[in-house]
Amino acid sequence: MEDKFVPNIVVGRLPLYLRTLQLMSQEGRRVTSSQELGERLGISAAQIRKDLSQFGEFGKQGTGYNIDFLTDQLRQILCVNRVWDVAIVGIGDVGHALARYQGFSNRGFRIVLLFDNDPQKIGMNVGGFTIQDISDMVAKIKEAGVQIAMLSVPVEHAQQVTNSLLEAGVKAILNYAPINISIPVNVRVQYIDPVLHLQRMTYYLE
Amino acid sequence: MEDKFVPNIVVGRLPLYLRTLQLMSQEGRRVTSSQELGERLGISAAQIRKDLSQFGEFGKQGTGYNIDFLTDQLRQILCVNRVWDVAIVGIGDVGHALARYQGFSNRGFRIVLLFDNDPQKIGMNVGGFTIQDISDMVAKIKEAGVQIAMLSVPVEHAQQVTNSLLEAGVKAILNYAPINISIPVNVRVQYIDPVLHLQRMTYYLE
DNA sequence: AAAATTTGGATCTTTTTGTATCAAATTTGT
DNA sequence: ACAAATTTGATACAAAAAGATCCAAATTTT
Repeated sequence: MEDKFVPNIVVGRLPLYLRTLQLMSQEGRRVTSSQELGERLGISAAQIRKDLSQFGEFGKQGTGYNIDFLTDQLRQILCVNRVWDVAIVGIGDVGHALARYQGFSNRGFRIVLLFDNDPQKIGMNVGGFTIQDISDMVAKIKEAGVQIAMLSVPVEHAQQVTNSLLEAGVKAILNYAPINISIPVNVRVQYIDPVLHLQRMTYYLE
Repeated sequence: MEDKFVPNIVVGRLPLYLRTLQLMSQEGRRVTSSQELGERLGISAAQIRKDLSQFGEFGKQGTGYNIDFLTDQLRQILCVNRVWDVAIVGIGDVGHALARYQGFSNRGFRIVLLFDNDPQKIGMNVGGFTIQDISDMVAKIKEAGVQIAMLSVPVEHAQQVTNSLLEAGVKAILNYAPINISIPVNVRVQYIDPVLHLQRMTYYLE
């Protein structure tokens, strides 16, 4: 059951389930059903049960799912039942916002390193961390054993900085630069570009 | 050809094509091929040709695609051959970064309104715009005829603010709050939650 | 004790997505 | 001028994903 291939699209829905379950838990809820989850997410109950059943049996007939239990299980499946150290490269407005964001810690992530190439910024404190010289990035990331980076540098430096991250052993990159970056197959990338999302919606307007 | 139904996933790839074409144009390129585009995007050439052929014939055998022509066509298809006014609600770190971002204007969008509920922030200038009282939001958005909003308020206010946006006539929302919001079927939403993206990658790490 | 919920598994169909192939048009090289 | 190479757009085919039931078993509610 554990080493079966799971479609990417299913993996992508799990964090969504997890997020909603954690919200429910904060609301003081104890149990939920695939139907209720589905209504909150706009996904069919059958789909949710099908997704979850790929990993095991987490529910109880007649009752539904124990929220805290299912939360734990999902955290285990997604490997966020631990804390991942994350580096941020490029402390412009976006990097700044990320460095100060309080929502990472309770969902499995912790910012530990900030880098920029601007002498004006190096040494500054943002969100409790000191911005370090990007020249030292490879060594510092290696030393800290950081495997995840968020990339918020200008487009024109994105690939070059990515290469350094790869050299430093980073295995997952969240890329805020509006460009596709080249990476080896054993490294993961996710992209965030607000304009891309906006353009996806304008197609349907009017 | 024009009013045929096009799958959502295809529409989602068009902005990606557009972004890469615009980059190529900036590099001084004149023509490209589905193969080159595919290599830069990690998408098969066949997929790209199939996607484009849903909307018409934009290429030339033996030559490929004229970059500026295809760019224009895609902008037309995506309705970004015009400028869309956008409001930002919630001027915390994220709203701040969005308000100051210079990458919207050349891709079809223009920030025109900022709102927050914090008396300390109201009246402040960010990125050339004055933060306005969220109490006046519905009226101001209606008056300006704004149809697109970016939502960067705390989770606990997301739904309530969304309801106001709907009342104001907003038809597309880019939601940065880590929660699913309820909206009628004729309104579009896109979600951005960095943690969701990170959790999607940790599944594959180790 | 009966009725109502709800899961997890099975099956089946439909839709969607992705891949492969190929003729026709065009460019490039000789 | 002619042959070889490139590239599109269309079609056909294969794979993946989603959706629709259905149902037995377990549990809760009435």
